Amino acid sequence: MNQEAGARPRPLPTTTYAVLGMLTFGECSGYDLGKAVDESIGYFWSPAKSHIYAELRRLVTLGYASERKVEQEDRPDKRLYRITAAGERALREWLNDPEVMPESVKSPFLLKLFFGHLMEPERLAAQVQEVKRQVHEMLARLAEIEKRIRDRDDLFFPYMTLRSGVAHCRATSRWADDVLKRLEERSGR
Amino acid sequence: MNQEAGARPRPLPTTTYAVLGMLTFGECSGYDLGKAVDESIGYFWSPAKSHIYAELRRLVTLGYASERKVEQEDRPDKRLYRITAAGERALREWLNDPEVMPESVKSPFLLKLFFGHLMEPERLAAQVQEVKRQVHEMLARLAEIEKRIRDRDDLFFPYMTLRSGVAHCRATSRWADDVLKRLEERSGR
DNA sequence: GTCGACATGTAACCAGTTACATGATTAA
DNA sequence: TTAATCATGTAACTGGTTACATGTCGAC
Repeated sequence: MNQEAGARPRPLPTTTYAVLGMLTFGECSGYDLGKAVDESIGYFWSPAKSHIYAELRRLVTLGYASERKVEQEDRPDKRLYRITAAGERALREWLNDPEVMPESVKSPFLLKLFFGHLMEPERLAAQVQEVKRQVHEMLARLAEIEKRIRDRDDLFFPYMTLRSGVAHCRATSRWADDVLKRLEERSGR
Repeated sequence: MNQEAGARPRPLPTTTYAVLGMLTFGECSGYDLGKAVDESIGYFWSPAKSHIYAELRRLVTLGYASERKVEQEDRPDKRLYRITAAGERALREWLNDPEVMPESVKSPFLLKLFFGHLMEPERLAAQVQEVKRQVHEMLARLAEIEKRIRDRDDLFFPYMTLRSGVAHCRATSRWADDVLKRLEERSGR
C-alpha cells in the first residue's frame, strides 16, 4: 500500500542506472559487466556481483534492457543483455537531471584519527603510513589504466573520472606526509 | 542460531565506535551528540539522529556507557550518557587495531560523468559548475571551523581530519577547472 | 589433483535511512 | 501564528552485502 494512485513512482536506485549505463558500451553478460565495473566505476560506485545480476533482471522487467541466452559448449551458458531505446531514454533523463547529489566519503580511518588522543602515537603513525601505502598502491593501478585510455578520445569521460581519482590520491598522500611531520613535532615537545 | 559456541562474536559496527568515541569528550545527551557529529565527524561518518539514539542504548546494554535521567523544568527531560572504563577499553582496542579499512567514496556525480557521452555538453558543464559551487560552500564552512580549532592543541586530531577535508575540496576544485577547460577545448573542435 | 577463470544466482542478513509522533518553550 | 530549538524515539522500509551453491574447462 505504498504506491498509491497519484503518488509519483519513487526514483530508481543509483545502482540501477550504473548498470544501465555500463550497457551503453555494448551488449554483455553479468559476469563481464562485473569485471568492467571493477576497473572503472568501481572506484566510486561498487555494487556486489550478486547485486549486478539482480539489477540486470530488474532492467529487463522495466523494459530497459533485453536479454538473450547464449549456449556455449566449452563454458557455462550465459545471458547477454542489451540496452533498449526506452532504457537509453531513461538513462539520459537521469543524466540530465540538474540536481547534483554531493559525494559521500566514508572513512573509518579519519574517524580513528579524530579520536587520536586515545591512541598510542606510534600505532597512529603506523596507520598513517599504511594509508599512504594503500594510496600509492591505488596510484599504481590508476597509472596502469591511464596508459591504456589517456589517448582514447572515445574514453574521454572515463578518463576524466580517473583523473579525479588520481587527484584525490595525491592530495591524500601529501596530507598524510603533513600529518606525520606534525605528529613528530608533537612527540618532540 | 547464528552465534554458536566457539564462533567469535562479530565485531561491532563502526557507528557504535563513532558514538562511543564522541562520549570521550564528556558526558552528553543524544541530542547534543547529534549536533556535535554534524560539525565534526559528520564530514566522513554521518549516522542519522535516530541511529545515534539507538547506538547510545546499545552502548548501555554493552556496559560501555552509563545513563542517567535529568529532569528539566523549562525543557524536555533528557538522558545523559557517560563512557565507562570498559567502554574506553573497547574503544582503545578498536583504535589500535592495525588493520586500516580503506575509505570508500560514493559519487553519483562521477558516475554521471563516466557516462558523459550521453549527456548534452552544456548540461554536463553546468553540473561540473554545481559541484564546484558545493565544494566552495563546504570550504567556507570548514574555514569557519578551522578558525575556532586551529590553535587548540587539545583539538589537534580533529584539526588534522579537517585538513583532510580541505585538501580534498581543493583537489576537487582544481580538478573541476581542468575538466571544464578540456570540455571547452573539445567543444571547439 | 588443485587452482583459477568462467558464469549465475539464492537466502539470509544487516546497517542505516526516512517519515513520523510527541510536546514544551522561546523568538520573530 | 509561525517557526526554530530542545529532546527522544518507533516502525517501516531499503539498499546493499555475505556466504554459499553449482558446475565446467584448461593450465600447471
